Amino acid sequence: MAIGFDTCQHRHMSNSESLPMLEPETAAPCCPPLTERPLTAEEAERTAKMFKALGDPVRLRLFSLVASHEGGEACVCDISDVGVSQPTVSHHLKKLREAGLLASERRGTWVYYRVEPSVLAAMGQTLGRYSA
Amino acid sequence: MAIGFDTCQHRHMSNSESLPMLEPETAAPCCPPLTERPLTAEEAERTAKMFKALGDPVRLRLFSLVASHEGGEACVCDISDVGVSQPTVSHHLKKLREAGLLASERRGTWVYYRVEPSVLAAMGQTLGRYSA
DNA sequence: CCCCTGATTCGACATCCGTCGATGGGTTGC
DNA sequence: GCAACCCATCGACGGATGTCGAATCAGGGG
Repeated sequence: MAIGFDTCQHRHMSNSESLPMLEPETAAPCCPPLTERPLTAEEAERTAKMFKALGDPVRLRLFSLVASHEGGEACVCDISDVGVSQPTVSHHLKKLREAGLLASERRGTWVYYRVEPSVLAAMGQTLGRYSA
Repeated sequence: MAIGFDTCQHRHMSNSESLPMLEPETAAPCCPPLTERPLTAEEAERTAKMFKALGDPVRLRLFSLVASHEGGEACVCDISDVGVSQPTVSHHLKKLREAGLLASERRGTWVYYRVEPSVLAAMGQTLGRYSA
């Protein structure tokens, strides 16, 4: 299952053309601290969506595959080898997109995904100063 | 609903007796980076559990209530005003305990919850250097 | 024009999960 | 010992969620 041909492995087109980038569904200025004051109901609602998006093993692996891929982006065909069917992969990628964690763009035959850095920063800030 | 009496608001017993602390269910040395290399299936399984625990609005509020409470701990009766029934609060607190995010201890009539710092640090480390 | 490939969407299904009321177990106080 | 309170567990219910196969949309060649 999954691919079987090296049709699109590592195709970065020498990054000469600057990538246009698509917007994610949410701009997300959110995520107050977490240890300083109790979250309100709305804050918790918005913040929980992001944690929930990373709360599935398959989604976490997909996100890690995109985040760790060289160039900061990855074709779907490069990351669909996580043990589930290809429609399921597409479903999880959509969830990550809706949560604002990934952005997608179609270039010719293939669709590329990349990490949305601002949302990650917000999550890290939400976890607070325990990282010290 | 929920309480109705100020029977145990802010009772820190002047923290004279040093708190013994109970162990959480998991020691959890886990959580590799996230942007450096793709997570394995097992790593994703373990890490997703923690994110999943914070992926519910009620749990996130409960956790924030404990984390932001003075003294680093909170009685259940102080944090059970999140809009759901008391059994539901207990259910969510158990989930947070099982995920290793909270530790509980009974002192007399009341049960106190406190944050498990190491797990938070691991999650922050997992999110990587996006916080910069 | 038709077909092949990549990716999303659709419809269906089983399971998980959040929620509640009722019950039980544990402490304190009368 | 009994009543009142705090908290956890149980059993049940409805909705959300992960998964798949089949169908559909989008591009690129023959």
